[in-house]
Amino acid sequence: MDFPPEIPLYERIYLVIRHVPAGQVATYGQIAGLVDGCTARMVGYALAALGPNTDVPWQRVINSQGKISPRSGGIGSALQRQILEAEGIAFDARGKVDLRKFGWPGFEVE
DNA sequence: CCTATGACTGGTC
DNA sequence: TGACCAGCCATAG
Repeated sequence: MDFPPEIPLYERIYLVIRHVPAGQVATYGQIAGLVDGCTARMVGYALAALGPNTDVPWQRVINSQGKISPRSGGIGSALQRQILEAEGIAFDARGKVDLRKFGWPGFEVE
């Protein structure tokens, strides 16, 4: 990914997440791998810094286990699941997403 | 400038 | 399968 150096790392992460199409989910590690000089934790922290009214599809970002990350606080994860289901994402009995089917293949262009 | 703090990950037990 | 531990680094105060 080649982003302008003037924009903060968080912004780059947000941009990548905005590139995730509806009906697909990406893992923190996946996002981190697309943003140069970014780690999975950075992605998590970046999302944690998001406000209530944002245009970033944060709900499409889940952990490597295909599960929704339990945020600090409580509710939100439930809402996240609802949004994903509304987009066509299927959850198994354990509440996990099949990354083999709904996993974001990533960017075609690097 | 320094400290505290987090939506994670991978490897062990 | 599930719990625990230690790296990881940008942002806010």
